[in-house]
Amino acid sequence: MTSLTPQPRKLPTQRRAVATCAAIVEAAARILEERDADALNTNRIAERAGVSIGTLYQYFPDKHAILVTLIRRERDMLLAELRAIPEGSDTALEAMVAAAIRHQFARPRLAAALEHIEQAFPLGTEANAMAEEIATISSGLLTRRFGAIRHSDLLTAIVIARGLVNAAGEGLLPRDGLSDRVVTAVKSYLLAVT
Amino acid sequence: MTSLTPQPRKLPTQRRAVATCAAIVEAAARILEERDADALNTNRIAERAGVSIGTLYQYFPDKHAILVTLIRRERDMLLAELRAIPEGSDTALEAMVAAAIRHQFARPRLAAALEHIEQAFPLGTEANAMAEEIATISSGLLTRRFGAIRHSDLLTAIVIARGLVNAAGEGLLPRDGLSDRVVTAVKSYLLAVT
DNA sequence: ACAGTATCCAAGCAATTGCTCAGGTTTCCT
DNA sequence: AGGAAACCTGAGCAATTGCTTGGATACTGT
Repeated sequence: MTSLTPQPRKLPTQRRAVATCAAIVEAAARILEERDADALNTNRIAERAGVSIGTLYQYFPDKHAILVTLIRRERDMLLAELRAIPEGSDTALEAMVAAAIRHQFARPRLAAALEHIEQAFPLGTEANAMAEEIATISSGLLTRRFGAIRHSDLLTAIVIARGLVNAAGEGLLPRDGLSDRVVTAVKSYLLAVT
Repeated sequence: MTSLTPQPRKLPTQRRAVATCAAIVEAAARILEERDADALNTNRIAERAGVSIGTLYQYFPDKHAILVTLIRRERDMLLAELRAIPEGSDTALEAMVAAAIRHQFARPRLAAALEHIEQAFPLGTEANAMAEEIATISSGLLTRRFGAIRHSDLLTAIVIARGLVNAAGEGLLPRDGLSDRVVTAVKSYLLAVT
């Protein structure tokens, strides 16, 4: 029930230490991919990262902080892709969907695991900030093709797209034709409400 | 990583014992609503149910089994509502969406918690059976209005509806107008692909 | 009433968990 | 070179977990 703003207990200054921190976060990611959230404990993370448990706690105040760092890492990767889409593009929607799908299928099990973990966290200001940023980016990219969109409709469209991509990532939906299906779903909804 | 088919260790025969079993399952539900999945342990469940830990393990072989029973209980409630919708109705889609929304908002926190827990379980035959049954029911109810629907499109429509209802249940989407939004999203998608 | 069965209780064990701490090793800087 | 700072180690503690077990209590049919 802690908020989502812990800093590393101590910032790594040497190259070796930076690598250690990255290894710890990546170890957590691999455990989530290969096992599940229950199997994620600090002893295992340290072992998987090839460092001792003491080292882990030198940089992360608690287990929670490792997950937050991992979530930030993944989130920033997706946001960077979305921000890179030019505003004037005719195929902005397609580009957004493609980015989301690429992100999801790069490490599907990790994406699915983080999806659930993130919801267990209290919706701190940071999680909302991401939702808002995606809404802002989407708004900028879509108004050109769909005109002014009500905020609630924009959120709905985003939820639709997210849901479909996640479902496909978890195997509930066939992957081929996914891009077209998502684009169709979003497009037809937005056209229906404008 | 166990499959989803555990029977109670021993079936309750007396009325008192049936009530005890129900109390245990309901205690688990309340803990999930008031705290989160991490706070759900067998000792706490027994305490919340007002029975001793030994009693709990007389009817449930392990913690997992309690959750499975709870998931079954909730799932069957929704399925019963869906099955009750008459096949010939013109407003079958609206009725399905209404049932889903009613189920979600009856106990929103519980629905959200189970949503995530269910995914952590291995997709045993039973979870798939539910997905298939919903698909079958939907197919029967929707073909009258939308003609023959490809299976992948039906699944897509279901995922869209589920995603929107869940998102609203978790507060990501406004609740008012939810029914209309879901109906619009499903309808416009199905019309677009047929 | 009374045996037999069903039900319940709760102390507590074995394993796991998050995390600390006292001391060793490597890197940096002059 | 050599001292200080940064970095790393891993034994192990306190708390929590899932679960067992031995025995007390309530219900059932006759």
